[in-house]
Amino acid sequence: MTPQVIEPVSHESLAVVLQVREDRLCVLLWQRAQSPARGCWALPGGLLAVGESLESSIQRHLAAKVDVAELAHLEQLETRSDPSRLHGHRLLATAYLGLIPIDAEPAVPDDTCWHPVDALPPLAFDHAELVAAGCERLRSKLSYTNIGFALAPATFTISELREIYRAALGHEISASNLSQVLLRRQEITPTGGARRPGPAGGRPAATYRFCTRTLEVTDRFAVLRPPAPATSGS
Amino acid sequence: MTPQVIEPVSHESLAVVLQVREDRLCVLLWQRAQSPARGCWALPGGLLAVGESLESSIQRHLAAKVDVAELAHLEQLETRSDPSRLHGHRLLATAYLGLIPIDAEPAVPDDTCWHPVDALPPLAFDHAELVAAGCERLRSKLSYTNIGFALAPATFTISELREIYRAALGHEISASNLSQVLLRRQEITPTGGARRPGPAGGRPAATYRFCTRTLEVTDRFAVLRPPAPATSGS
DNA sequence: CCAAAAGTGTTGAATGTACACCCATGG
DNA sequence: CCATGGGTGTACATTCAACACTTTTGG
Repeated sequence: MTPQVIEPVSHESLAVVLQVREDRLCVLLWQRAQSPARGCWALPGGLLAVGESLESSIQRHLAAKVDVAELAHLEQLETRSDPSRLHGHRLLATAYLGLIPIDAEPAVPDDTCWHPVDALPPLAFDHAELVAAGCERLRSKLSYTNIGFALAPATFTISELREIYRAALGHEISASNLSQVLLRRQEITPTGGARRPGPAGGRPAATYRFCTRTLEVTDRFAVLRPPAPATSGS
Repeated sequence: MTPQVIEPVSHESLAVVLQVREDRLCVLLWQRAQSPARGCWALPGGLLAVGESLESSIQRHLAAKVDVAELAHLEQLETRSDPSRLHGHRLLATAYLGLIPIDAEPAVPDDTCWHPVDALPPLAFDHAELVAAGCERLRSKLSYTNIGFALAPATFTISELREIYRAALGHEISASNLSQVLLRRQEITPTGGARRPGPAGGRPAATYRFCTRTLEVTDRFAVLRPPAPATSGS
């Protein structure tokens, strides 16, 4: 309709990196030392380089903040393009969701630290919305995929897994129901091993592991599923 | 790690526009008259202009192909950034999913027409994957949101709605179960009116409409839901 | 032998599919 | 009065939350 100049535009990748720390879901943020938004906290990321995909870009920039080998899962969230998202500066941003297992303890630079998602400091630009979108994506996928593998250690007890789910979902979870659901869906399986009880005693806890450590949908088509195939007798 | 030149890059918006036509889910495609991918079919879209958001961009480009007022729903799908997605040309693409109600009959240019998604011609670049992603998004959301409103006319009988769901999902749906589910979820409501029976007779069909025509999640948290609040025994 | 932690089983509610049955209309 | 399409109700299966009960350890 209205004639408009067409020209290339700068593009950045950002990451909402989540990890459960001290029973709370936390996001990795760094504090801006320079204008704009000086002093505000921001998501890690940076500009897209020539010949680079967005996924490579976010991995490259994340490497400056954490050991990307610790990333158990990475998926694209959404792309923001509001011309005013950076107060007049023109910059598109594609956000990713990254997950780090609870037992990883990546070293981070001085300007970077973890913040509980339910007690965030003032965030730069539209980063607060992106954190919210990342948490929402994680919470949804916890209920219909095996994405818990990306927050959990290699082996764990049901109690430990329950702490992780509780922190990520933000509400209580029954340990017995959790194991029932995840076992029936064949997301987790017993390792055969057990954990020694604590000083207060108690029955030793069996250890489990996720059957696969890549994303799988375990509850597809809750409703409006295809009709059952005629059960061939015999 | 590896030092790389950073510079702006061109960006396009693309749309997977879906409509049920003659009982089949169809996607809007136009045929490329010029190289590259000459003769191949492609998704509508075009380059992002200065000072424009991606959402504005896709609406502007779509306006050249269809009446955007017919679009009942538009949402972002994903952003593709593989440097080789255009055979060496560097161009990012953000894809959108657009839905058009069955009773809209938008005029389209000569180079543009509707193709059933289960019988696609050769598509340019990565457009086939984007069509698949759009269909998958639609099918998933049909089972846990009210997104059917964007494919259905303002009022409809259960039989008509069943045809739409069947075409979109790609499998049979029972009319009685469909109405049961959608009524219980309060997605649809009877209008009070009825449709005259056809020449073969039959009971007049009651007409319904969607309660709201904006996207709402109607089946959130199939599992791992928060504990029931203590019922305050009044 | 008792408290604490873990695991198992049962119950009841909700949801969904399949299917039988009843209703209204045109010929 | 019967065929045809539309609508309602019931039976059954599955899934899940809630909770009681049992098991295994440390003191």
